Parts: sequence; structure tokens; C-alpha cells
Amino acid sequence: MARSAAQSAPSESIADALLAWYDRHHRELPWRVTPDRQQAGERADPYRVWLSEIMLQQTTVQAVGPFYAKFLALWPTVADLAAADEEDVLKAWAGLGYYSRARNLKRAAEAVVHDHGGAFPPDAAGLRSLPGIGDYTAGAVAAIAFNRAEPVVDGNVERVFTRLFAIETPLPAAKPEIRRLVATEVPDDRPGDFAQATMDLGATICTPRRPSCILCPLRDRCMALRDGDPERFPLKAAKKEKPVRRAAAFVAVDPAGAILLRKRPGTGLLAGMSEVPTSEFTARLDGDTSVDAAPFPAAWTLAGTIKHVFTHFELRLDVYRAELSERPATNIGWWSTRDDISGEALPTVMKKALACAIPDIF
DNA sequence: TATTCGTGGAG
DNA sequence: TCTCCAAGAAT
Repeated sequence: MARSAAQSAPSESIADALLAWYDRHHRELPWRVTPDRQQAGERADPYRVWLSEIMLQQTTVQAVGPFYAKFLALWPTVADLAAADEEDVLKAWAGLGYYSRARNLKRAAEAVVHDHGGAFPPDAAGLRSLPGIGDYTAGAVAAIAFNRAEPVVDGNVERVFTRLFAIETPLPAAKPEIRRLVATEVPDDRPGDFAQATMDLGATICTPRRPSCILCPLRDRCMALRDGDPERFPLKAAKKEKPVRRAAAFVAVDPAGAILLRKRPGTGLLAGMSEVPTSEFTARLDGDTSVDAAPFPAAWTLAGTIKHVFTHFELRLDVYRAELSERPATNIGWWSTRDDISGEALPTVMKKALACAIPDIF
């Protein structure tokens, strides 16, 4: 196998090398129209591209899979999603995390239908104005769904380019420099495939640990590899430690086995999601862990303590349970039956709390 | 610029 | 058990 061009100055562009690799080694993903299918005339559906990109924000392909399938089955078009109840969208999103994405998803769908005639804006600037779409997602949808030559920079691309150019500036300060470099390499021909190729390379070859440089189509021009330690990139600012927060959760069970739930506030942690009554456990405040924080007097017994790790703090939640002989006079929420409980908009931490109090509930 | 937003898998 | 971190956005 002959080396192409000189090792120090390959004549083939980065884009050409990446696209040739992508044609052979791309991943098969449910929302992706692969090069062969594009060749046959198939085009990416902006709704599906957008939906997948929102779900994939800070979320693994594996985790997104079943949620993407469920959303597409429930709401096949952006008009269907715009017409949906927000509560149903939150229920379908429950477990995927970063719940503001779900509410912005609904708002963006409404904007597309009511402000853009039912079609997604076909350029990055227009897309960027929709709720939940930032620089990355605007570029990704513009490039993949509308063939626009936009730079698309996610965590994979940051890793690939900081290694390729041995960028010593730590993240996030290096972002503008990375974006400039990527913009220089974006081809007018296949900008969507170029973006997906760079991300696939980062996900399968140029991995955070133990990258498979021997298989990399860019190995001859990677400055980090030339220097001998590609794994050193990207440099990152030191992260701060997670504080521990404590709170108490109260699982009230009525004679029929129904559970008292309530809806969380519309802003902040787990905004708009459902929960069992719980003392405060925001990032700023340690909650009351005693039975004094109960929503009403009852024979509360401590069922156990669960640990749950959020992005910026760890929560230790004391879970209390009470078997009630009759429903108390409270209007803080609603009573969810054993049949309904699985379909509620319960974040994972609340499902853990319920499972702690009632091991066979799910 | 720094912080606030979840969750689960890999090593 | 612990650390990292995954197709980031909003404030």
C-alpha cells in the first residue's frame, strides 16, 4: 500500500480524506441517510435530523435510540409534535435527562408550524433562532438536512481538531480557534457528510482514551500523533468537585395502592416533571431530611436512602413511605394508580425513590 | 466567562 | 467505587 503524497504535507484535503473514509466506514443510524441512499436520491428529513440532534445533545447514541423511535411513532411530523400536549411530550422524554430540551422541542415545533409555514428554516441563522437550537445544532441541521457549508463543532470534532493541530489552549477557551479551523475545511460539496464523518471518526477512531490511530485516515497529518501523545488532547480546564445535597421524599400510598404525585415548578432542576412530594434539593440549598418535611401528618417510616448523581451535585435522598387508611385532604397533586405510574413524567431519580419505597412497583 | 441544567455506560 | 464524558443550550 503506497503512501499518498509526502508524509509531511499530504496533498489530499482533510475533507477528501474524511469523506473517503466515511463512505467505507460510516455508522448506520436510524436518523441518518447514508451516502449510498443519497446516491439513490433519498434526502434527509429536516424534522428527523432536528429531533435526533436535540436528543443527542450531551447524550449517547445508545441512550437516544429507543426515545427517537418512540417519538417518531407518536409524532411522525413536526405538525404532529406541535399539536401534542406538552405533558405527553414530557412523559415520553422522561428518563432521557436535560428536560428543558423536551419543552424547547415542543416550543420549536410550534414556532415552525405557526411562524415558518410548517417548514424548518433552511439556514443556520434561521434555525439558530428556534428554542433549544444553539450554534452546534443550527450548523448540524443546516449542513445535514439543507446541504449548507456550515462548521459543525461538537465534542467529537473538538477532540479530532485539537489533536490534528495539537492545540495547546484548553477548552472551552479553544472553541473559537477550533471553529475557525473547521470552517476552513468544510467542503462546499458534501458539508453534511463532512460533519457526520468528523463526528463518526471521533466516536469510533479518535476516541478520548486509547485512540485507534493506526486506522485513522488523518494519521499522516496529525500533529498530536507526530508528537507522540494524542490522548493528551483536548486540554481541559480543571473541574470542580460535586457537593453533596440531602433531602427527603415521601411516598404516600392510598388503600387502592395509588401514589401521590405532584408537578415540579416550571424552572430549574427537573422543571415541569412529576415527583413524589419532596423537600427542597436544589443545587443551592440543602433540604430538610426529617419527617417534618412531609406533606401531611401520617405514619411515615423510613424505607431507605438512595444516592443519585446530577451534573453538578450528588443527592442523598431519604425515602419515607406511609400506607394510608384513607386519602388525606390535600390538593398538592394527584393520585396515580399502579397502572398509570409507569407512564408518568417521572425523572429517573424519582423512579429510584419509588422503587426504594415499593420494590415491585415497576 | 461561569453556572445550571440528567442519565447511563465504559474503563 | 470512581472518574470521565456523550452530536450543548440557556442564562
